[in-house]
Amino acid sequence: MGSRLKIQTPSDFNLARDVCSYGYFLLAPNRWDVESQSFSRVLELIDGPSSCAMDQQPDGSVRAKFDRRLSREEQFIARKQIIRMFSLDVDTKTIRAFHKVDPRWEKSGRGRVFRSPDVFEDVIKTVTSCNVTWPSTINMNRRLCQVCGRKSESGFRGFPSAKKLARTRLGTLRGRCRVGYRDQRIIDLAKLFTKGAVNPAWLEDPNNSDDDVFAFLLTLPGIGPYAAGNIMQLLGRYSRLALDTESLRHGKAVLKMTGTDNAIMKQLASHYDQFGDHKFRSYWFELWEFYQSKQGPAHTWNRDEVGSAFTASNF
DNA sequence: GGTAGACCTGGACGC
DNA sequence: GCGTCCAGGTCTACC
Repeated sequence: MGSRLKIQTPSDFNLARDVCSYGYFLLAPNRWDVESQSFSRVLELIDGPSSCAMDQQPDGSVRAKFDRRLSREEQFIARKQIIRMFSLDVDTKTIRAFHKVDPRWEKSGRGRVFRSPDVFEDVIKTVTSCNVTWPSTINMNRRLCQVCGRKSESGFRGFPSAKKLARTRLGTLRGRCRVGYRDQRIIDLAKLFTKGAVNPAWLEDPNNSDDDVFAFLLTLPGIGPYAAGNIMQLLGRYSRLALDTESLRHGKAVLKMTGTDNAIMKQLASHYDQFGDHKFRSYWFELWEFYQSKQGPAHTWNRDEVGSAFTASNF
């Protein structure tokens, strides 16, 4: 029988709401099961990948069931990865501070944003979301897992590690994973992570300023202003926006902004200034509310059915 | 500092 | 079935 872990959660944590809070929950190897309202994926651990099924217990804790026995050290790493994905290290006090600045989310309790088990996966997922429509992002992540991800004992594949992608051929990424011109950038990023030139601990250390981290991200291959802003929020740093064509659509359709695209971008930046260090979450939950008004609650979304919906040109 | 064009994939559309 | 057009963010060259 495989290992089981019980992970304590903050009292305001809600698995369905907090997993289904950002589009990455729809990207492989993540699987949200609408029927059982549970989440599963393969986690990369010391002795290899392991499939992990997670649900929320009546006492609020998260129960994680693995497809094999984990060593004590693997249990520690798996726990750390789950805590990162669900932002369980963000306590109720921090969420309350956000609600004080933006009371619109107090009733729903929104505050946590879903992310990957590690920084590398978040960075690559962000690169696969640039300059493509959402269905292509879904396909790229599926193929990256199918082609380069390692298989767990129960037959599911995980997200490829930096070590694996650093050794992957350009032709494999372009021809089989269909990542297009991103092939070289993905390999370069993977090499920077494996060499230690990108240090996730430094990026996540709250002692380092948002300005320094943002400036560093902009030096990475394939990372421009949008991608850097998005990675910032995935690091738990919400003081920046990640503005793209979706933001333009939101500015025009919902916030009734007018003018050229450049002018609207400036208006957006100034509009969200009122939320200070929380501005990304205020912006993002507005966008998420809009999607839910069109597609229904996110915890009822099926990846294959809603996959084509999330593109500015579709709204 | 601002702008134009190339980089790729996949979907929509017309024939 | 084929060709064309378009959406999407980053990067480089150029003014």
